[in-house]
Amino acid sequence: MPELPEVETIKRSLQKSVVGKKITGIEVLLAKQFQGKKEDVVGEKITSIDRRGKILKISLSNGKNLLIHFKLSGQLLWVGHPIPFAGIELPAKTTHVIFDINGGRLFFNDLRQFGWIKVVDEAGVAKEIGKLGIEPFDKEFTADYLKQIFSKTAKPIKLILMEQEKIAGIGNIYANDALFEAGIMPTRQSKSLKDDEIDKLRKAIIKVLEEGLKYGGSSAADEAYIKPSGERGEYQKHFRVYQRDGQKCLKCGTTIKRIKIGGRGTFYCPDCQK
DNA sequence: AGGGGTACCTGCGGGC
DNA sequence: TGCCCGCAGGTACCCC
Repeated sequence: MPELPEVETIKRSLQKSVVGKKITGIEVLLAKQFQGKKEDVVGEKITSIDRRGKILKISLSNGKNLLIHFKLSGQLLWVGHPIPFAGIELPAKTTHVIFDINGGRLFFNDLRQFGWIKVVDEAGVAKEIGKLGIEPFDKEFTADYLKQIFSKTAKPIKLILMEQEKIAGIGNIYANDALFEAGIMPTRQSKSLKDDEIDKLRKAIIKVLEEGLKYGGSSAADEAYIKPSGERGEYQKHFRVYQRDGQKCLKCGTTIKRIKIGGRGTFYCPDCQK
């Protein structure tokens, strides 16, 4: 599922392929996934592409923006011309929005249909993005900040890591792997973390996200995420504990366990994580 | 206010 | 075989 590294990978890929190009048409095949006016988009040039948390922002020459949230299974696939697309047949049955762009077409696919595309002005961007917490790669992502948010609520640490209004961009994959990397049990109450654990966790979060980015994101068997080029990410080959229940811990050999926290699959090493 | 539960949607795996 | 059921998962929304 697209989390920070996956959306960042999509952003970087599209920056190379579609920035500076004009959107000449849109086909919306599933109305609920496209909120806004098509006429605010058609005829406009793509001026820049950014990311905030798990949200992709495509800025247009008229000051409007396309905000895209991929949720569980959203994809953006770029089929440029005349280079043949080395991937799936498009449009697929999961294709719900198609952008006609000078030089190619951009397909928004979403199997689960939870994702969305919104056309918004600057106020709309602020409204959507303003509620997001600190970016893990930002200099404001300090141990002091974490200490502050961890001390405020009585919840398992894993749930706090995934709260977008506190830290933007971490989802289930990287929360699990970061907690393993820091040697902390996902069930621990966040306020019980000692200073040295918070510091370890901060570094672990940055480390696993950087690694996710380095490998172009995670494309595990049951995940929909692929790059705009149709290529798969490779981070799933480097999962520390995520989806590794029943397998041996990479550090100590103990069998990785799976439990549920907040209804979501949670993976940990009973020996390495305290 | 903060925390818990549920809906959204589809494909897949298990059980019979 | 093939059908039915339960489950997975990010977030919004409702309710207490």
